[in-house]
Amino acid sequence: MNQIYRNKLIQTFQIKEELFDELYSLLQFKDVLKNEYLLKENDICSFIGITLDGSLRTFYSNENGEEINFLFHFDHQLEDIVFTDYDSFLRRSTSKLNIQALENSTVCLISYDNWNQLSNSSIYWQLFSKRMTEQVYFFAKKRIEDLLYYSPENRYLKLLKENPLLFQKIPQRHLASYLGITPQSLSRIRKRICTN
Amino acid sequence: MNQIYRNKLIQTFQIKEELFDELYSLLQFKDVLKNEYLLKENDICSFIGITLDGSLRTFYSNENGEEINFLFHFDHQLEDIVFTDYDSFLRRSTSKLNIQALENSTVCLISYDNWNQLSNSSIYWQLFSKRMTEQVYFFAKKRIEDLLYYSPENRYLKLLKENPLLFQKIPQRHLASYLGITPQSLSRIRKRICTN
DNA sequence: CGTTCAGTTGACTAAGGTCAATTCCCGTGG
DNA sequence: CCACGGGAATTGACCTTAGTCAACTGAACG
Repeated sequence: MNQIYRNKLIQTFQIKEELFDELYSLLQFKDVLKNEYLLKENDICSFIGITLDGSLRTFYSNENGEEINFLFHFDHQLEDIVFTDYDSFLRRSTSKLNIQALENSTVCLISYDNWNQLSNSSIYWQLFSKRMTEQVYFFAKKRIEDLLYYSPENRYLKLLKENPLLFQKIPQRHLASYLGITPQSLSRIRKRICTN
Repeated sequence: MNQIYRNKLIQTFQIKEELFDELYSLLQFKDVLKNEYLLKENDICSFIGITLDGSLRTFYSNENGEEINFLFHFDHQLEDIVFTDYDSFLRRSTSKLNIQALENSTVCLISYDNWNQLSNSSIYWQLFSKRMTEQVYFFAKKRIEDLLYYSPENRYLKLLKENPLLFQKIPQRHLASYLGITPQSLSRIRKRICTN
């Protein structure tokens, strides 16, 4: 594993240097091609993944075959560099989510068994896993607030301000469903804002 | 503490009987009056609360003084019997949430210090606290799905089906903001559905 | 050069927001 | 027992905005 990835992991998760190897030995590194799936709905998610390079998305698809993006994952963004269906992972239930690479990417995975082994190996890693759950929750709560609090237009403006990189990396049609609107509406909102 | 509350706690949290007293000794019981606040925004939430009797709500208020209900808590509903601003509680940050009794209620609280003491006292309680975080997350994720996936009307129908008791206990104006709409819209949706 | 797909635009519809008036319900006090 | 007050819910009129369906544009790629 190259030094850059090593540092990224240590920094992202704020792991003590001297303990890092305990985690490292349990990781599986993987290159994935654009459009390749790491999880398909109805499967059980048996890993927690970390984006090292490239970008991925987590999405639902509804009965009409429409896709609703839940999260994007890429290397610049600490809070959602991690991808998994945490629900499916923890409860061993079938997932309604898909995880797909948006471009050729490099990731590492930790399997369910390895994760449990690690979590149970010491107080340190147990706290680590608890902190992970908390992070995932904080981000989820923030999304609820946004969806309840703001109109589509304001959600767009807010996202643009908080995470401008998304608009460079992610096709607009994906961002639309992330914001809870149609691509056409997003296009119109953008137009409305430009001309004001 | 009466036996009913004891059983409720044990059942809700699936605590081993023989360990229950460890938790019990750290709980503070409290009667709250209708409209009384247990948390006001800008304070730090320093407790996790459990509804034993009655009902409460957790809500934001925005710059226009409008209130946006985030959660309701009452004795019949396992998944949200617990009330806290978990974010504020864990991070020791000021809260944007308010927690208020909707009627005269009985609750018990566990303080931040006691919670940490408990969590650190054994693997059992540490796992317990992790499971608590997970529960809170699962519920949050479900709300995101609902908000992204369904129209206001479908959200209403879904809530009615999944949690009809809410419509008996909670005034409609509160449910409206929980669903992300205005009270007028909720009223119209109800009318639309009845007449179809 | 043609195919493909993302993004934009147009025309129209549907649904929720807003503001205001009205009705309903419930409790209190005369 | 009835009259009144106040808050909740409903309704009406109107506006704004997002959804829908379809056509068009433009850039990327083979």
